[in-house]
Amino acid sequence: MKIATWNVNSLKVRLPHLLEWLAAHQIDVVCLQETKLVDENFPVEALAAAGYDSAFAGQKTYNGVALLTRRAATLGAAEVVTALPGLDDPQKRLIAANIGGLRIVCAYFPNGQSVGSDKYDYKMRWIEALIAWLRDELARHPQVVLAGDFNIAPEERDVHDPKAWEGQVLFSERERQAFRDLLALGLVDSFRLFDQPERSYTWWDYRMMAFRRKMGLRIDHVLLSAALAPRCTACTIDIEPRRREQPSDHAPVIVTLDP
DNA sequence: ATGGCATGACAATCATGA
Repeated sequence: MKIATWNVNSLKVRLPHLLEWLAAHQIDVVCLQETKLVDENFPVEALAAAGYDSAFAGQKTYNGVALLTRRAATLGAAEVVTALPGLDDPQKRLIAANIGGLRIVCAYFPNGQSVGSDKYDYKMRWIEALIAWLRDELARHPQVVLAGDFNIAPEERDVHDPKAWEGQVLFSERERQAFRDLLALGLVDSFRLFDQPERSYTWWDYRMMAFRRKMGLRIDHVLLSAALAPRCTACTIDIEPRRREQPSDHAPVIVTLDP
């Protein structure tokens, strides 16, 4: 079973990329972030034609998340949740469902803008609510996948220039501590279960030719609950879509689980 | 110190991202 997460930075713009990518891989579940679409405009039919069922929670202009499930895999999607309990939040940043015996959570963490800003406070409060909710989810479902754009680079090796990024949003101590708090729930960073190439990142600024210069951050993650981690046989970042014309600034992350 | 580049809403710039 393959599960992927991808911040597409506008599903409207990136739909052709996504369809080609789905055709080239055998991904069973895809977590999307930054769809930037209201639900009426979600490309249900194009994805159905590609063999995928969609569940989504969108809004105008910003945010928006979705879960795609490959119909041939007949995994289903039940108990769909599209908001964090205990957080009064109009922003569409979370969708979760029971798929193929797993509790799959697709999350688009707030960016935080800059350390100390209102948006940074919101980011920290959002993560706090996520942790509280996940604690309950893990108690009810031992097999949990938390996949998405975390907007946090957890360690120095996840940042192209840790000195320059020290204390900055995406790499500040409070954010990195929040990431460790998530792991402390009993989650494992699937990417670090395996040897990985140096300078492995999932996001590169559009500006300054950052991708070509390998100036990126690893901020998109797939965390697995302890009960699930032993089934994981691979975690890779697919940078091919980032090479294309008019790419998303994020690359997809793919996790493989043994049956 | 700032913008770079991209996207969407909107109709010239502005909010937001990371």
